[in-house]
Amino acid sequence: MTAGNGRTATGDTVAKVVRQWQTVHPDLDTGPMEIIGRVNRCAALLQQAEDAPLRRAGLARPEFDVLGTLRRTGHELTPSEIARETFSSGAAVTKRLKLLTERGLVERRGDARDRRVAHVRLTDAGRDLVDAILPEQLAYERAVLSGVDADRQHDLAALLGELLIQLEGRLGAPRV
Amino acid sequence: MTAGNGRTATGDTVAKVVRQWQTVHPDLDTGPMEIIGRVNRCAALLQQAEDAPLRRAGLARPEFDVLGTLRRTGHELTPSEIARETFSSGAAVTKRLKLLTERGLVERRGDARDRRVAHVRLTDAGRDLVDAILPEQLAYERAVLSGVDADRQHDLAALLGELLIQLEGRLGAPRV
DNA sequence: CCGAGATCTTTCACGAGTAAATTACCTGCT
DNA sequence: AGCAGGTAATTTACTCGTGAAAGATCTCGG
Repeated sequence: MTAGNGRTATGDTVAKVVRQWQTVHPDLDTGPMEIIGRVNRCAALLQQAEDAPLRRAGLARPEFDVLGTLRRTGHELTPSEIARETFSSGAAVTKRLKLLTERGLVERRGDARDRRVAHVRLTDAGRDLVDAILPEQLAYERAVLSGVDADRQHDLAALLGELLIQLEGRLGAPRV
Repeated sequence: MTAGNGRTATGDTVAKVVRQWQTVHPDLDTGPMEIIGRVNRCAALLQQAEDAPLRRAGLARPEFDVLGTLRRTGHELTPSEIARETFSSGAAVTKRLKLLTERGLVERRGDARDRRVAHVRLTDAGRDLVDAILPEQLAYERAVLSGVDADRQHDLAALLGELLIQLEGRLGAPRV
């Protein structure tokens, strides 16, 4: 079937899967797979292998996301705001903040008026860490993407943005 | 520019994040985020909300992937082959097969020559389930994507395919 | 002013995935 | 033959995320 050399002779993994489905169910419209399947596969590959600079700093991606969120907004955030911003559950944020606090990367402060809420901010060490890692991480990502030429990267980014808007409107805010 | 709906005033979530970073670090090349950030976000949204037809059948996506793999290849597979094909660890496959066997969706058979290996195949019920769910799942996915017009879907699929080839070559098989 | 209900955060119990160790088996070398 | 080393699958111990409930506090109507 295949050329027999190491790589898939024709296209990517998803293309092969689609071809198999076509053989079994020739009348199936497999169009969605070619997008959704590829998005999932890309994300899996990226998440699995792509965070080398982060791991070197002893951080997992979700933890770094918390730090990054604090850094890029530039001000204190409450745990709920962080949860919303990082798309994760409150419970997960609680755990991450505990960890990051123990490592001295973030600090918390109670609200004077409303004692239910906490305010979280980066420590100097936390800010320095983000500023040190982020360029490395971006350089790493740039290397990973370097096989796709600049024009296509641009097109891809634009199309993904369009898709994301649809998904966010459709799945992220189903209630209006 | 606004969709009139007032949610995200300009672009998607990732665009907002990138803009925040530009404010804090104007000289940072955030190009990679526009692709990788969006891929991750799309995958998260899709995985979170997109598998309604599967959940209706009491299956999670990874379990369905096992069934789908068996169905589309059309023949028996060993657990290792399934693991390779679904990009997951052997341990995960063991657990999923246990579950799927209990539900009567797959069967196992020992190899006559090599008693270490097992051969897994779909039962009739398993095959019927896949054949019933897959069209629903694809219809659902088509609906999710329907906000993007057909030409762009095609372009997007092609560009994602190109990216995936790069990632698979670079991350999937780093060593020859 | 008081209590019902809402809101913010944390705790708890659990499910699912992983890496590493384990078990069982095969193969090739001497 | 017999053992060294490799491979297939499973088991084990652990991590991390989630939903649901709890705990603490606020707000507002009567």
